[in-house]
Amino acid sequence: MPANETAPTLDDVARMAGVSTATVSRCLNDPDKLTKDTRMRVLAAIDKLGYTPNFAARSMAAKRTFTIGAIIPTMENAIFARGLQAFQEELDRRGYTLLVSSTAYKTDAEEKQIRNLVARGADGLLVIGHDRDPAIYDYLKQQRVPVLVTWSYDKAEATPSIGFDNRAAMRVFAEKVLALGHRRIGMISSTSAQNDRARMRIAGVRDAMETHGLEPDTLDLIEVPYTFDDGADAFITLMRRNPETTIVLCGSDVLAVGAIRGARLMGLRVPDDVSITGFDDIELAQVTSPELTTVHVPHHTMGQMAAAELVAMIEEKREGVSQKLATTIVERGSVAAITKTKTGG
Amino acid sequence: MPANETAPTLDDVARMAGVSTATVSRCLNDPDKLTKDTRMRVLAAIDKLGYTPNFAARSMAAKRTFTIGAIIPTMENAIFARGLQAFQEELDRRGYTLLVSSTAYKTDAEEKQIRNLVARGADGLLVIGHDRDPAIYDYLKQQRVPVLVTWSYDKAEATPSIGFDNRAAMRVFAEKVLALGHRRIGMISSTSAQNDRARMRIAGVRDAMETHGLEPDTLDLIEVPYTFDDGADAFITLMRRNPETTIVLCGSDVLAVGAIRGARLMGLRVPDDVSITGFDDIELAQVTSPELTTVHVPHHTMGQMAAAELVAMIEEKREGVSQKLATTIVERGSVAAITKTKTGG
DNA sequence: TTGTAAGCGTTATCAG
DNA sequence: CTGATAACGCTTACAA
Repeated sequence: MPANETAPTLDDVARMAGVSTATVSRCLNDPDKLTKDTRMRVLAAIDKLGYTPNFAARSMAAKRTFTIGAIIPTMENAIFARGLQAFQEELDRRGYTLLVSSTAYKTDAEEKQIRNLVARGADGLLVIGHDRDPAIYDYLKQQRVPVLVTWSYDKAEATPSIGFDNRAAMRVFAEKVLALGHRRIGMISSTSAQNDRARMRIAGVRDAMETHGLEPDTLDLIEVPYTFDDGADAFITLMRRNPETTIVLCGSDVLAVGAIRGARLMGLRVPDDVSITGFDDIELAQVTSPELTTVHVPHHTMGQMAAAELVAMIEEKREGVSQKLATTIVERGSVAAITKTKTGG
Repeated sequence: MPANETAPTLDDVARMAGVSTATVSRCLNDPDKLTKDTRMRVLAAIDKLGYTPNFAARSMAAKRTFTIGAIIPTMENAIFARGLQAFQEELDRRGYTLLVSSTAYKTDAEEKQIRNLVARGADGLLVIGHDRDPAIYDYLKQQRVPVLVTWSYDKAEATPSIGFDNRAAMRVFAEKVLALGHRRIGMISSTSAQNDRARMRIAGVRDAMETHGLEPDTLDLIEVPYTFDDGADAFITLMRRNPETTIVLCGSDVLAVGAIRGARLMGLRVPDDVSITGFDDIELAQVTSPELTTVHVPHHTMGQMAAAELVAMIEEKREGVSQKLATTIVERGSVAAITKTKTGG
């Protein structure tokens, strides 16, 4: 009975199979280069020993890890879950492993995490949105690590992105809402500093207001973090200081669900007393009552395309090419049309 | 302008600082062993070069990665988010990094993921629940990788666990419900095969029924995956085949929220027409209307204690010691008492 | 087709 | 306190 059992190495396999370590290595990485016979022998040894290649040694020798890092703002809610899931599945299909890291929306934590992923040998990086210290992009360029931005599309940016036009998406949505007669508009957004997605969505609402002859500054905006509670609190604050508000546009479904809860706490009926909208169209949008009218984001396609593009950037050693995806409006029941002027109380 | 810039190494730093690589290494791992003067010189070089230690090389040489792997059933909903967040924070505090991997509830994918984490040099592993192929535990023991089970506590199991008694928690909860007069009980559970938590919760309900003189077999049970939609569908199936059901106990908040949606789709009022309960007490439990009566799980404490214990197992090279945490019942509004016999329609 | 051997970037032991 | 130098486990020219 071996008292000091330790993980078997290439060497052990080689010895057992009666071949050199190079052959075992080839058997793993380039099986076709071996005789069927030796291949079988090696495979048998591997199996018998329960050998698993040592990742660190492998990546050090090959200078490749087949690992891709993703940094997301939060894992706490499902906003990024579906897209990331699709990203991961596509990566898997292409032989890559995903390493996720979340910043908890602390933008200054991002740099540290990025360096960590690079130190761990990530072959490429996926990040959410464009906004970040330029030094980070410089560092990545110097390290020759490809980056792809997602959840946002902006051809003006230097970093390639696969996502959607947050501003246009929100503008179209807001225009539809305005066409329904709403004039007293409130908005709950995630903190917009260091968050181009949030900023663009706000800008989109203002664009629409302007188009409809409303002064963009009359938008009653409140910025908060990203939880249900934040949404509920913000909603209450908003309605208290501006009771004649007829609709509250939220920067995300999570905030919107929170807002609906806030309305319930205040005894307001949605959408009879006040309309509420979301953004993202995550599963959650369908569990509230009423269900959420929101902007549908093509999470799955986005994740899949991002994976394909990032892998291509790595393997073909080329610049990434940006892609703009379309969003759609999903009407569900949290929005009512305005027929006559409503007076606050 | 350096045309072929590549990541700086220990060697580069050493050269620039005019010291040996050993000194640079010490500066990173054992700064006190250096003169203040040399330390400053090295630090300056590190800073100037923007040096980051290579993870693979480091873990190969040190045979330690300060990385801990966690395998969770899903990232798609928030069930594990809070606990994992706390786990991660505590790990961080102790100088470890967390690597998460999700199986999407495909239990046969778990072994592959575990091997992967081990190959990546995880110093320890956190897994959810006890149920898995014994071969996995053997493998881990042979590889000398400490494992800790969480989300479940069972002193009868060989693997140490920090969690709660799923069966007892559910029994106590069900007893309370029965005391309210409910006799026609339905239950929606996650698939219980390979999932001791789900199985124990079901058993807990049956225990309570027995105590109250009900035949445990009359429990109308339906097992489904884990999404909102699964919960909604299951609820509808349940109520159709057994319209006189007065309460539906769900194995998780996610399923319960789905069930509430199912009730809404069927035009049933909760809790007037039918009561619905959850399990976990995640944030979601407070966004539905009515809010969910559920079993509160001490996610945060659990994650924190698990991190502390696992790190101790690694650093002190000792067996883990199990801990049972308490759960509590949170009454919110989705449960009503039964006053008279209700007849299905 | 297979083997030999030189790295890959650290850490750690042992001298000095 | 600091410096050589031998691992660590694998990949990959280069030879045979």
